[in-house]
Amino acid sequence: MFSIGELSRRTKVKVPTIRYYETVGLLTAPERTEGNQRRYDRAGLQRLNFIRHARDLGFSIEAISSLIELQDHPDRSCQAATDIAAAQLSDVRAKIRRLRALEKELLRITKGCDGEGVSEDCYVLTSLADHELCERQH
Amino acid sequence: MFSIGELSRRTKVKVPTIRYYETVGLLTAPERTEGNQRRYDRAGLQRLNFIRHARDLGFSIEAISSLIELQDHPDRSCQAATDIAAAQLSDVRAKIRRLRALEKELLRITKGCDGEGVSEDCYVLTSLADHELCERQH
DNA sequence: CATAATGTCTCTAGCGACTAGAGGTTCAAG
DNA sequence: CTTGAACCTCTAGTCGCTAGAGACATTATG
Repeated sequence: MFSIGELSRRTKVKVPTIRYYETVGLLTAPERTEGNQRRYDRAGLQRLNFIRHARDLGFSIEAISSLIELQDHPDRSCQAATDIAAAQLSDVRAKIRRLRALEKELLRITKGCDGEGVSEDCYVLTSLADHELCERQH
Repeated sequence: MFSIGELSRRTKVKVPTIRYYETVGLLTAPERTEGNQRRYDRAGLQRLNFIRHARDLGFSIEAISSLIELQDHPDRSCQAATDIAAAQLSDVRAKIRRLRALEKELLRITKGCDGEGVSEDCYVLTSLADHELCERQH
């Protein structure tokens, strides 16, 4: 049995964040001391580690809720869980694609137009002002 | 002179967003009709296009504010503007790096452990529960 | 055993960048 | 002149926390 601060140290999840997870239903309310302080056990620790890992991988709170529910109902859980993870993967890939387009455009803007001499006006500003200067993307 | 709806159509920026930009100081308050409705001119249109383009590239409102200020003070503006754009570029690159690590991990999780037979428990869930199963990253 | 320091409690508000809705007014077309 | 679409302001909600106030609990030290 350990306090919220101890749980925080062990999981690297900040104390207010732990309380937040409880309010949104990701963590079930733990036991309390007589003085109304939260006391956690090994199960609580494991659950929070699971949540933290999933958050680190960018899963939304909602997705994590679904995954936790699946843990409690092992029948059919694997396919459903894989679906959620696959959705997350395709989400991540979409973000990567978009960011790569941005990277390309920003690189072009910051380098000026092929380095062919310095233009009169600031190339960054004129590029942003005139969308026609972009290459297709974004 | 055109209305906020017309400006919205021409820039593809939603009406409430235009008003929001005004409240946060990105757009200067335009003229009004006698009946208190906003009327924009070509300058307003250009400014909003600039903002939209910069937002599309992921610049924060704050960064865009700085860029707009630089437009009005052409001395030294180019270096400062390039700095902002370069910061944005490195930000984008950092995000890409992180997302690529996530992509790798998610791919591993959704595919199961090298496809070597189907494990008893759901691999997605056990992977998330046990951080030790990860490869170094994230 | 008293006190002090640290930890914890609840509650509210703030972040960024919008989005949605209520309830009321104005404009442009017919 | 009437209708209906577009406009106005204001407040509150989104996501996933984070920060702060003010009060109570626990633990370490003298």
